[in-house]
Amino acid sequence: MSDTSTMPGVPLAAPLYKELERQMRDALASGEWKPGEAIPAERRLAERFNVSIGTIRKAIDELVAANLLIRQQGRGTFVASHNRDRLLFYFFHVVPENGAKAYPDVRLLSFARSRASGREAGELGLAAGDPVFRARNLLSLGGAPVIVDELTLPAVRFPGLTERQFAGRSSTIYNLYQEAFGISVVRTRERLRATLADADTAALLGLPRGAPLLAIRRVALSYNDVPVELRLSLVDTAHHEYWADIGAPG
Amino acid sequence: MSDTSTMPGVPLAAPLYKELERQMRDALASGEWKPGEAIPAERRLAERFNVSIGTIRKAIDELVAANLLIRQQGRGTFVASHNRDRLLFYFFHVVPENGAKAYPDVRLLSFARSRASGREAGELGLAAGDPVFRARNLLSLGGAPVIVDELTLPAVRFPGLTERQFAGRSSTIYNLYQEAFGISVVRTRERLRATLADADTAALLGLPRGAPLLAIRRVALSYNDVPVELRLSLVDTAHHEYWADIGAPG
DNA sequence: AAGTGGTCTAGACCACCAT
DNA sequence: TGGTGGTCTAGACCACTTA
Repeated sequence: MSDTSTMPGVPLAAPLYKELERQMRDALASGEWKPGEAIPAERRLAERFNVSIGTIRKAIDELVAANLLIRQQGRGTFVASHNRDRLLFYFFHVVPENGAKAYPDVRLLSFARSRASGREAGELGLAAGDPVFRARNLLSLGGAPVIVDELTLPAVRFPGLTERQFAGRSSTIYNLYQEAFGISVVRTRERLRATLADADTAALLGLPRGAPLLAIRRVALSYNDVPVELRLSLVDTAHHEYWADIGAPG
Repeated sequence: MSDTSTMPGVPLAAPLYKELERQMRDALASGEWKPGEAIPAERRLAERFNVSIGTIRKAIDELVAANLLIRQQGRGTFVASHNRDRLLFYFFHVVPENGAKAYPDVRLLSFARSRASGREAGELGLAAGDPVFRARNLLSLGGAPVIVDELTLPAVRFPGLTERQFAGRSSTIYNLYQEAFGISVVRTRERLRATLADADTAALLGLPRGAPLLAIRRVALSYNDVPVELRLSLVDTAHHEYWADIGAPG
């Protein structure tokens, strides 16, 4: 039953550029090529792999389209890394109505070691009961609290993570993942619902109990679609909106 | 102040393939190339424009990436058109929890000619008071009502649109736009919020008044980013979710 | 000036689809 | 069998950045 030799649409040999792409993805996943660093020049790669430069370019094209690499004419091709701007414009979709995007202020509410629920285990590729870290953050935009975040991190991937690290970081959380644990978030999956604020959340956001909130369940994925973080965001959308644009502006 | 000749990042002459892309976009926008039809073969286009085939392919690549064209090996390159699948998997983001995507049943609740509010005019590129059509739909998934849609269409773009057309159509609404009015929706912008059901909406969805609803404000855009439809969707997310995936699976 | 990515060419050959 | 898109090559030259 595992004979794929006659399956339509499944070529026996992948195109050369797909194979090169796979090898480059491995170089990224293994940490051989690190965030922010330049990868070898196209001419060098073409030499190393003994292929035409056009073929190398096609492989790189795919990784650029997937936002894993960034080309800069005259400078080189770089591994995408988490800086404030990337976070803001690529992963953060809550924006003030009639206003410009702003960086959220983050306050850590709680941090604890715990165990994965069945659902969490499924989403994180763990077994139920495996150790996880849980953190709770209050995010403010323009001075006012707007979002309550509940994060769940698989402990295996964040060995020795401490509350100090989490609270004391100067930049974004994804930046911490990247620099302290070598974990790059390259993609997210989000599921949205409307819900009502419970007493606790309402108090944090300065809302009456039962106020409508946008609930965002996010799974953050690293290279090879490995899940590295679960996040439940409860958003007060009285003065903010979630942006979703479908189809490239082109 | 309008001298752009020395602005950095704004080349005086666009690359050839960008110019070709622009011309092909025009062919799409003008209706010279119609949805579902094949465009001329790459070799023919290369001849017509007197460029190398690689340059033509690069231009087509861009339009394929923007979902305006679809390549099919051995058959040709086709103008993207609205069929049920495209609607479902590309533009429709409400899915049942733990279930497969399904086609919604649509029931027309009301249809009327009206005038654009200031906000609507701004979003549709009209003047306040310009004529619009308004329609209200009840969408059911798996037999149960889940979504109330309020549509606003600029009357100029839909000359002679009737309630009969709207109610009696056999396929999707975007299909009607395409076939009866030559309007292709190629992109959407959505803004999401949480809200509470008013009495009217609650009754339609079989919910108590004050139940939490997901409110989706959508602007549908045609070629050249021309807005052609506003839609407010009120979604009961008790058993459904809105899907937003950021970053291509690659 | 040296090194990088970006554009463009001209062609060979392959994989797939229709007939 | 003829036509289509898909892959790959080998090279020239351009645009941009850095030193």
